[in-house]
Parts: sequence; C-alpha cells; structure tokens
Amino acid sequence: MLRKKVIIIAGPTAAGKTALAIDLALHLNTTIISADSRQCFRELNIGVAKPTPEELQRVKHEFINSHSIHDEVNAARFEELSLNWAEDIFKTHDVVVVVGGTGLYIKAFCEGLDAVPPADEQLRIEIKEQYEQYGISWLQEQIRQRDPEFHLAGETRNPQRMMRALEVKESTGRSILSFHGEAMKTRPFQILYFGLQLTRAVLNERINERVDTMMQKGLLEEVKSLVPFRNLNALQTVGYTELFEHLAGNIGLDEAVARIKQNTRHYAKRQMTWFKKNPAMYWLEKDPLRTILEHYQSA
RNA sequence: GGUGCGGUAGCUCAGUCGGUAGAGCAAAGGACUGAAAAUCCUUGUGUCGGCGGUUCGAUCCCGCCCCACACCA
Repeated sequence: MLRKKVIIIAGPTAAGKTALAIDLALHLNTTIISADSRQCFRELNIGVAKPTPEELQRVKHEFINSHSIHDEVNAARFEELSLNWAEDIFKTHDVVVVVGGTGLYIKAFCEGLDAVPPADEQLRIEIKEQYEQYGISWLQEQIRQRDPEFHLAGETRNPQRMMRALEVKESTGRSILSFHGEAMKTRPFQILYFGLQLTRAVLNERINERVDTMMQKGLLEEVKSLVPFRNLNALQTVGYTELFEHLAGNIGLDEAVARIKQNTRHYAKRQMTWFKKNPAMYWLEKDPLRTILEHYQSA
C-alpha cells in the first residue's frame, strides 16, 4: 500500500480547476504542481488564465512562472521537472495536488514517456526549413524512403509528427515508433484522477465570459508587448495568435475576439476528448471538494 | 418605376451543356510519446426562393411573383 498519493484535477479550460485545486491544497496543507503547458511562462499572464498573485500567495505552485518563453519547455521536460518536484514535496507531505488541462503533460507525469532521444537542434532546423520550402509532399517522400515503419503506421499527413519522426530516424537510426510502448513506468505513489465537467452550453458561456474579461483586463496590451516573439512555440497559443493577426492588420478586433472564443471552444473539446478516455477518471459533480476529500481519505 | 446581378448545407460560395448537388468554414466525434492552448483524422438530404409551363424527367430552360444588392430615373 502506497502511502504517498497524488491527486490529479483535470478538465477543460474555464471549468474551475484553479480554484478547486487551491481549496484542496489548503485543506491538505500541501503544494500544487501545475500541469499546464502555458501558465509556466512568466511573460504570459492574462491570456493563459494564470492563478492570481493572491492565489499564488496562498498556496505554493510549481510550474507557474517558472520559465521564460525563450526556454525550451516540452512534455519530456515536464516529466522530469514534475517528478523532481513531487519527490521533494513527498519529503515533508503525504499528498501532492496536480492540476492542469494539458493531457499529455499529465500522462507524462503519471505514466512517463518512452525514452525517445531529444532532437539535434541543427537537424531539427534543417528539416523544418526543407519542409517550409518544399511542403508536405517533401516530408512524405522523406518518410517513405527513410522510415518505412512510420510510413505504414504513422500519421503521414501530420507535418509535426513527420518532422519529429524524421529527426529521430536520422539521429538514432531507429523509427520513432520502435521506441513506443516499451514500458509503462510505475510511480512510487498512488494516483487519484478527478475530472471537472460542465455541459457544453455552460462551458461555452463561461468561455465567452472569460474571454471578455481577459480583454477588459488588457490582453491586447499584453499581446502587443509580445509581438517580437510571436514565432516562438510558447506563443502558438489561443488568445495570442488571434490578436497577433489583428495587430498585423489582417482582421478586426471584434473578429479576433470572436475567433479566440471559437478556438477556445475547440481547445476545450480536445481536452475533453483526452480526459474522457481515461478509465480511471472520476468525474466530479456536486460538491467537488468534499467528494475528493472523501475519496482521498478512503483510498 | 426601369435596368443589371443574385437567391443552393448554420455561414461564404461552387456546380449540374436538363437525369434531385459539393467545397471551405462552422458543428459533432476521434487521435495524440521532446511544439500538445500545438498538430492531425472522420462525418455533408439540403422543399437548390415561391407558383406555374415545356419535358419521360427541372435545382438547371421559359413565364409570373417574392426577397436582397447595385445602378438609372
């Protein structure tokens, strides 16, 4: 019986994860590890719905404001960091709260990623340049010739996956697919999964309200200050890309705001798709805090 | 009032030399292993504005009407 426990709080954007996690962490007198791929960047604030400074004061959060948009952050890096944080917290606590909407990051923390080697930076740049110059057919042809396994079983219309497959093949001689599923890692703690869920209509309403609030709080100003960095991975983010388009003069402000709402709905849908397939997920309904505490105590 | 151009999927439109129609976006569902708020996949029956006429058969041709836009009075 594992004494150390991790409580995961997952769910779509705008469902109320942040507030619930803080309440829970206060009750359990412990620390929160955020599993959000954007809130870790200190340059991004309004548009990523980060916990407020007051909230951060009340409960210690890891992976919030911990990185710069110029740093390389990804799921593998998150796995490493989050496990270290958890280990540290477990030195003085029996429970950790992990909250976030990034399904892959939660998976990386709970189950681990396979040991696919990182890419050689130079190689990655070369592949990207070729792709940008010659298009997807070039990528498909390269995959066909160099990685037959991926050509047959991989996503051969998905540029990002093909570029990654190519760089792995080139630098290791192995297909990226050959690394997958080698072992689901076991963790030295018990994991309890909880999901926040709202009806589509309510969720959409909350998304719309939140986007309007973000605009009132000055999202446009925040985005303006980030224009020079618009090509960084960290800024391929809902709320930012649409306003970059507006600032470039391509679309009006109303149109940009409407697109932020729409793209946020798309994003929330993808999040739900990810979490719904987790059979261990306990879907919260009324009185979520009490429900979690009951499950935690009897676990 | 006259002339012109339109009225086709929730939206923007394509198309059928007459055999009841299809793209993009939206919407819904799904995938996801070093960009993941990213990237990608699947799903399209709608009185083809209305009423008549011609025809074996009309959304497509003809007539009238209604609506929208533009121009002329």
